[in-house]
Amino acid sequence: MPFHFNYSIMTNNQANCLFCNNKSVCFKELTGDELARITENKVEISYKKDETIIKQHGFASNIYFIKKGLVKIYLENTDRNLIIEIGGEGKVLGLTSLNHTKHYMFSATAIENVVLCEISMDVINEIMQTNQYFNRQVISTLNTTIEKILKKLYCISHKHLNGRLAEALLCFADDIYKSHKFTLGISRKDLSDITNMATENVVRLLKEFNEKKYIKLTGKNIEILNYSALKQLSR
Amino acid sequence: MPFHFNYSIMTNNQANCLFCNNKSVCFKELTGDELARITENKVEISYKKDETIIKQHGFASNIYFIKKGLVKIYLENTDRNLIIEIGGEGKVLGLTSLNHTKHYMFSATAIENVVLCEISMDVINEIMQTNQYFNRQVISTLNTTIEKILKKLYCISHKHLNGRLAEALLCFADDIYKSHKFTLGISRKDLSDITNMATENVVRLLKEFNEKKYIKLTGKNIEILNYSALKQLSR
DNA sequence: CGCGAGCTTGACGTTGTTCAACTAGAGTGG
DNA sequence: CCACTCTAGTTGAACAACGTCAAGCTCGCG
Repeated sequence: MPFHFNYSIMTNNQANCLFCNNKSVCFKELTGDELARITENKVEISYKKDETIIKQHGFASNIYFIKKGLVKIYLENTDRNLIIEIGGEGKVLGLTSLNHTKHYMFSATAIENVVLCEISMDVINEIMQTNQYFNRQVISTLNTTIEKILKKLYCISHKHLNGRLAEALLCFADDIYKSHKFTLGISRKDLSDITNMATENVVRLLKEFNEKKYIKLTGKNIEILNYSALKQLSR
Repeated sequence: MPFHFNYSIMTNNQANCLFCNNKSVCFKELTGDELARITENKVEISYKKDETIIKQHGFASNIYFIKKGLVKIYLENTDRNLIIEIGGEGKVLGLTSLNHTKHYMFSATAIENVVLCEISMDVINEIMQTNQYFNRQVISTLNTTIEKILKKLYCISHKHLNGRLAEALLCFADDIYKSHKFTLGISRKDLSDITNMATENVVRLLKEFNEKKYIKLTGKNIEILNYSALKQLSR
């Protein structure tokens, strides 16, 4: 009975948002009714590594709330990509298309297995009509985004290669993996798209950091040995 | 009677926002009451060229609505600045600090004589409590800002010097001065802060564009002669 | 075992910055 | 009104940073 089987998956995907205990700060203050509306208009989906979640220039019909896993958010181009941010648990994607353009400004791809909630943009618009607090949270989130992008802009325009790579490594340790020892889920090419340098230079600099004992490098495993030296470089 | 004289200036500065006919899109849908509240909590100020309007990291106590003139909006740093945008009539400064941080993210300086309305952040916050439409306009404005910054990020990370300068010149012609012939209000140094290159390279490239008849250059006067060649370069 | 993708290495060329010197023009004081 | 100074603009040459190219390597996989 394939139909019944599918239906069972659907109900599972419709888990009530009211009882979800990893809500984004955006959704914290929604009323029971509003959460019910979202529950009706969302699906929970799993993406495997390398699957595309959002495609730049595509119609912005949904927003995405990441429950688990990491995604890369990037600007696409014929010759080269630029990764703006690695987003993890709690990150909401797509708010930047609210009330502005009907299209997504960037692409997003899973860099490990990801579980997320896809929420219809229509419901979000609906809730924005009535819930002030939600609006303010959206504004706050957008301004956090602006600050991050400005930091990125500053980093790429002012820092040399070693500073940019050092900053990226510290970001992985502090914000993404929250440990001085981590296994990088991305390729050297992705690292070069984050730091905006040639892949060869990523390799060379990682090697140099390793030789200088700033990090311990074993393939994709990285351990930060000299945090302050990297911090210094990133200035 | 100096006191009386000052008072007269004050009343002049308190011109009723209701009758202001160059409102930003943000303020278009405010009620009469709300405009009255703004009228009570705003001052109209004139800035001369090179005067600082907003200082990065300063307390974000006000937002600024530009009625006339051009400002440069830039990230400051000990060694070097990066101009994010040249803002003109209708531009609102300071929204990026709403509900997020108590500080301004950037500096802003007049690059010609500027007339603007300084509006207390408190009133803006107050209006955001009650007027949905205003909130949505703020969100829309913030998303426009994000799109601009992403474009800038892309430009600086992917394009060579000539492409970046060509883009800047086209931006002046199309968006800022709205004419193929204009007198640049900024220095070569400012141009280098816009395009993120050494001032010497701005000079060299302007000279090159002039020799190739892409532009006609006479000091600060620039005329775009070969629009499509510049457009091509900026890719 | 052989294939291919991602990774690594070194040599080389290009791009863009830095430095130093010079010029033009605007403002200042005698 | 003229010398003086100061700043912005300009030029060329040396240099550093970075990207490109070509080749070799490694490891997982069919």
